[in-house]
Amino acid sequence: MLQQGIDPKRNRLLASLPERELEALLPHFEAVTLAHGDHVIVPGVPIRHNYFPLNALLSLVTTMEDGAAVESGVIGREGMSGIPVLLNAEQTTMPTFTQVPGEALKIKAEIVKAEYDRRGALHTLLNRYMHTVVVMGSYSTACNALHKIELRMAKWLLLSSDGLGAEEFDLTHEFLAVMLGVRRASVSETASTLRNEGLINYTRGHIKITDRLGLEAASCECYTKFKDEYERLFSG
Amino acid sequence: MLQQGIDPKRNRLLASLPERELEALLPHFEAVTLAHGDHVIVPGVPIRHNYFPLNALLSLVTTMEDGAAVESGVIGREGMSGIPVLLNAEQTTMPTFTQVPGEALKIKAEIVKAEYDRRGALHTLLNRYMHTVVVMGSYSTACNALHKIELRMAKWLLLSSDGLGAEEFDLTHEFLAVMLGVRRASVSETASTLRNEGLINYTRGHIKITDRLGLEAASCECYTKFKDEYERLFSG
DNA sequence: CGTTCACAGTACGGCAGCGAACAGAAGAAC
DNA sequence: GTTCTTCTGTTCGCTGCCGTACTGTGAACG
Repeated sequence: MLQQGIDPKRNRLLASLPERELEALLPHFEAVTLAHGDHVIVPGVPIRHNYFPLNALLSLVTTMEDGAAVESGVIGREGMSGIPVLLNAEQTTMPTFTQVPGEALKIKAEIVKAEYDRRGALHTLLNRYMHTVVVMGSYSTACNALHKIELRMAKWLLLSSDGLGAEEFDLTHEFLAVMLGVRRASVSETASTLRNEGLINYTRGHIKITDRLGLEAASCECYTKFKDEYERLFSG
Repeated sequence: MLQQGIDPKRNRLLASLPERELEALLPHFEAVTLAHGDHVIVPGVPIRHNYFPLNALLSLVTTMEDGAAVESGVIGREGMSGIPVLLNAEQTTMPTFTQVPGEALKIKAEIVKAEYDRRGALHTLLNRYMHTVVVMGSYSTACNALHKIELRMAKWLLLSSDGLGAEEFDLTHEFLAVMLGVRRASVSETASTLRNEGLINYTRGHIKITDRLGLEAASCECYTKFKDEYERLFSG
């Protein structure tokens, strides 16, 4: 049973479930604290659990043979890890790990799958979530091909902030560089620019959004697109 | 009923279905010839039909507000258009249109959905197909961020060739530029390089792979990754 | 309290790809 | 055939980002 003081509705997917269905799941949840770098999915290892972040942020990262890497997806309080288990794929090729530490609800994959297969509200919700994931993947593909670093960085910070439900969080330039698929030096330069514009502030390993509207203006249209997708997901 | 002379098994998804299930679907198929640019999905318009390409190639293209565009997915004989209908999304934001003309099997979306919901072989197959689509989307995201034009172009030509089941097809530099999200001039330069290396040949609006192995060597690792994903999909 | 280390600032040459433009050449239309 | 359109070849300056490398600094730890 879930520990006291943990509110599962901090996860927006769970918050969207009808009370009954949520209660049916509650006994199976375990609240866990994820540290930076903790893997919840390891390539080639069967996925045994799904995670619903409460205030942690998970990253899906694609790594090339030469070691170059880019984030290809992010899972915050609006999402759930382990989509492949819904799609008859017990494992996958990309790792999912904790980008920003925090809490998440852990649950056995077979329980989620069974409930999903019952075709209740969770079925519809996760289907729409998967659709959102696909759409966002398409935008990311385009965004990476077309948009400049500064725009993408602003977008990334905003999305992470939304996914975390916080205006500041721990993050180094080094890791942000991996997320964006650029050099660490490029991140330092760009971050410095954004700071000079008064949009963000940061110190060693910690970053804070100081002017959210300004940052939105400095980001690419993709941020709004992403946000609209999520609103659609949770509005109907 | 399906016209004579049309072999539905040219589509690899359909070919993977057990005889019985395929036969149940056959009466509902209509063979259509798709011309370049024909839209099978229009943003904001409910998706009424799914298409299984036989020797046509469909493209999913993401377009930005300033008109810049990139291909974010491709559907050949290994796939099916209209995934959103399986995910409780009756419409989507990205168009799907014919990139390389040819034939496809058209079928009412509610029939596919109903058969999918029966949880027979089609259910499993399309689930795994969706998983493949998600994985490939992730690779595309990374590929666009990290790889140079020449590599991506080689990859695109090989994938298209596979999707079509042909070593040559109609395609202008202009359209290839949209697919890759680069200038038309960049395509001309890169294509010229590949031609000088003896890997491809082309004339106005027509392109031919002349040295497949060489082209594979000139492409990024993503091509092999994509191909492996498909093999996994169809191997069992 | 000084050493160490992780993180951030900055610099420099190099080049891939961009934007814009113009010219030639193969087909299509007349 | 002659015109018109579409497709391809190519050039020029420009800039964003890279690879690499060195320096500076806050924080943790001995």
